[in-house]
Parts: sequence; C-alpha cells; structure tokens
Amino acid sequence: MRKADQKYHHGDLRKALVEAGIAILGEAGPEGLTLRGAAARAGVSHAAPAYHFGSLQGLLTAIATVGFQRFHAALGRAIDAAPTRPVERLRAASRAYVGFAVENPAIIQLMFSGPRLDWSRAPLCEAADRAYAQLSEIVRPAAAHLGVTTEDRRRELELMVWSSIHGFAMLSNAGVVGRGPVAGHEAIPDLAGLLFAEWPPGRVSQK
Amino acid sequence: MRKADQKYHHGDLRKALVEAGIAILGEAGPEGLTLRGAAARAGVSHAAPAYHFGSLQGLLTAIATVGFQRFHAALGRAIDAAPTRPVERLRAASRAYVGFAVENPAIIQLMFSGPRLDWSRAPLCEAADRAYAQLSEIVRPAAAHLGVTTEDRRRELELMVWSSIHGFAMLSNAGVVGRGPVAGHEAIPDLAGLLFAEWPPGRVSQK
DNA sequence: CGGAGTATCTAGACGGTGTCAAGATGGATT
DNA sequence: AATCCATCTTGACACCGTCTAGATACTCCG
Repeated sequence: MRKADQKYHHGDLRKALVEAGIAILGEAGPEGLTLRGAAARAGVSHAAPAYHFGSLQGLLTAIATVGFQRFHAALGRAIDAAPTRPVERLRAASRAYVGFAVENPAIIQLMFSGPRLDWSRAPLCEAADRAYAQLSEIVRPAAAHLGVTTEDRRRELELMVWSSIHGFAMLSNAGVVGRGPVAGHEAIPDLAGLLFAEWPPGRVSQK
Repeated sequence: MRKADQKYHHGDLRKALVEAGIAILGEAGPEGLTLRGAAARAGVSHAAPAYHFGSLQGLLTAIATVGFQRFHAALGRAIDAAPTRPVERLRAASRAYVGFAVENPAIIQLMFSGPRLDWSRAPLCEAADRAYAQLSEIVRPAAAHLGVTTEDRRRELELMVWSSIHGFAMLSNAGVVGRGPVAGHEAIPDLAGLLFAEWPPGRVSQK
C-alpha cells in the first residue's frame, strides 16, 4: 500500500509533470499548456499524464495546488522580513501578493479560475485555505489597530482588503493597469497605506 | 464599398456568430466556446467564422467588445436610476459591476483576460475605454467630496476603487467568496460605504 | 438586362488535442 | 522464483483551429 507520489519507472513522474506544466505555463501561457506537451517535456508518452491526473482538469488542479503553496510561501517570506507594525506587514503582504501575480500571471489566473479546477480534491482546498488564513492573520491586527471590534465587521474589512489587492493584481495582469491613464503596478504599496495608514487620502503626506 | 456587417447570404452572420458565441459562453463556459460550435449554432459551415474573425482570438475579441458595451450599458442604467449623492451613485455602480460579473462570469473573465484578446482592434479599445471612463466619472465627485485635490491622488483613489470592486467580483466568480468563512457577494454594497461614507469601519452605524 | 466582379460561404484536408481501451513493463511482495 | 499490481506505452477516435480551393449569390456597371 504505497502512495501515488513515490518512485516507479520514471522516478517521480507526477511531480515531473507538474513541474513541466508550470514551466510551460510560464513560457507559453495558459493556452499553451497541454497534456501531451507536458508529457513530451517530461519525456514520457502522450497518455502517461492521464494515469496520474485523470484529465486535464486534474493536472490543472495539481498545478494550482502547488501554486497556492508557493504563493503561501512567498507571502510568508515577505511578512517575516517586514517590520512588526501591522500596517507595514500588510503592506509587505500586498506587495508580495501583487509581485507573485505579476511574476506568475498564468498560475495566479489558474488558481482563481473557479470551475476550471476540481475543488473536491482536498490538497487544493487545504493549500488555498492556508493562503487565505495567512492573509486573514495579517489583516486582523491592522483591523484591531483601527478599532474594529465586531467579527462581522472584521470579516467585511478582510474581504475588502483581499478584494482590493486581488483586483489590483488581476487588473495589472489584464494589461488594464498601465494602459491609458492609470499608473503601473508600482502603485501597490500605496494601496495599503490608502486603506489603513493615510486616510482620508485628501490630507495625506507626500507619499 | 460597404461595411462587413451588412446583409449577404446569411443575413448578418457576423452578429449571429457573436450572439451564438455569447450563448455558448453562458451555457458551457469559456472552455465550451469553439469556432465550430458557434458556426454550427448559427447554421453555417465550420470554416465560416474564419472569414469574419480570422481566428478564434478574433471571435473572442468581438465577443469581449460586445461584453464591454453591455457592461457599460448596465452600469449606465444603474447609475441613472440611483440618487444623485456621489456615494449612492458609486454604490449603485458597484452593485451593477458585481451583478454583471456574477451574471456573466465567462464574459467578464474574457473581457479581463489580457493577452487572449487582440487589443490592436479599435472597437475593443473604444468599448473598454468608455466603460472605464464611466467608472472614472463616478469616482470623481466622490473623491472631491472626500477632499482629494491632486490629480495623482485622484487617479490612485480611482484605481483603488476599481481594484476593490473588480477584485470582489473576481473572487466571487472564483467561488472563493462564499466558500469558507467569507460572506456571499451580497456584501458588495457595504464596500462602497466602507470606502467613502462610513470610515473608519469601527465607528460605523448599524448598516 | 446581362455579364463581370467581388463579398460571402462551403468542402476538404492537415496536424494537434483530450480521452479511452488494451497491452507491455518491471519493481515489490510472498 | 513466481506472482501481483502500479506504472507506462501504443493505438484509436472524435473534435479542434486553420489553411486552401472552389462554389454561390449579391451588386454594380455598361
């Protein structure tokens, strides 16, 4: 009775296919990712991925799971390296969030593409929940610092923060931030400030 | 010298194909949309769409253009029906934004899918710019009401508002709002209030 | 009114895709 | 050493986007 991710003929084909898929996503974007392409890149036959993932959705789900894990790790590093002030930690997390999204546009798109993934697979849910819990823990002290007491209100604020950061990242990747009159994605640090430290924006100090 | 969208053999095949594509998007999602499927639904041969759109990207671009037009119209209706108070108008626009996204998840995903569309086509750019200008005009008086004076600051606030609304809509469609501890997308009206009217959220009146 | 020109659409083919069924392979277990 | 079963290969099928050539029918002009 052994788990599926142990060595057999190939070594660890499952992991190799996920890595190949991530590499293809980075090079060719979501449209370029293909079961056969990942198989070829891993040096196996075209039908090999079906055994490990069942379908293309299965491979996408596995890739998204790894994506959430790396996302969680990237945010964790940024938070640990930040000063202890709640706003500074939120600022660092926001920067890391957008940074991850901009550096891995195809993966983040996949992670938040909803029905394209199989959310009945536990590893995906766990990885996503862990990432969200991390964000939640960052918002909590900032909310407390702001005087938010009720739980409903705190969750609402949490969702607001998440929405703005996520939306900014998505708009950046959609090319809509940078096109036309809006600034580039370097503006992200000010978002956290706008939300928590320097409000209302009218009487804000010079950046 | 006639335009391409006049009647010939079919009537107006170009429009019929766009409509068929939108219908397929609504029924089967982005993965279900196919050039051949749209052609079959419109009752023409499998290669007919290539003449009008060149490629699948061309059809997607045409659909996204219509999407931006309908999006603009939906926001316009909501804004016109709202009270004149800046915050109320912003609230109405936010609700309409998220409502459109939730009702047309595949289309809004397509509209903001970046490189998947051909942004060198003028109609798409014009439709998108018009929609953004509309949002910008809604934020302007609210920003003025808040005491924002400098142009840079106003654009930053504008981007912030757009990001939070858009992010909320995207998270709703990703299924991440509603899963786990976060509330459903009915929370959207409070976002505008959170941003402009009832700040800081700690000392807010009972909804 | 009738032929020419051209916009529109069809028919067929090609390589590539996901998925399924059946068989080959070889490490692990007894 | 014999067996078992996880792993992977081979081959096939339907469907996809796209290209080419040709058929169709609207429009214009003489």
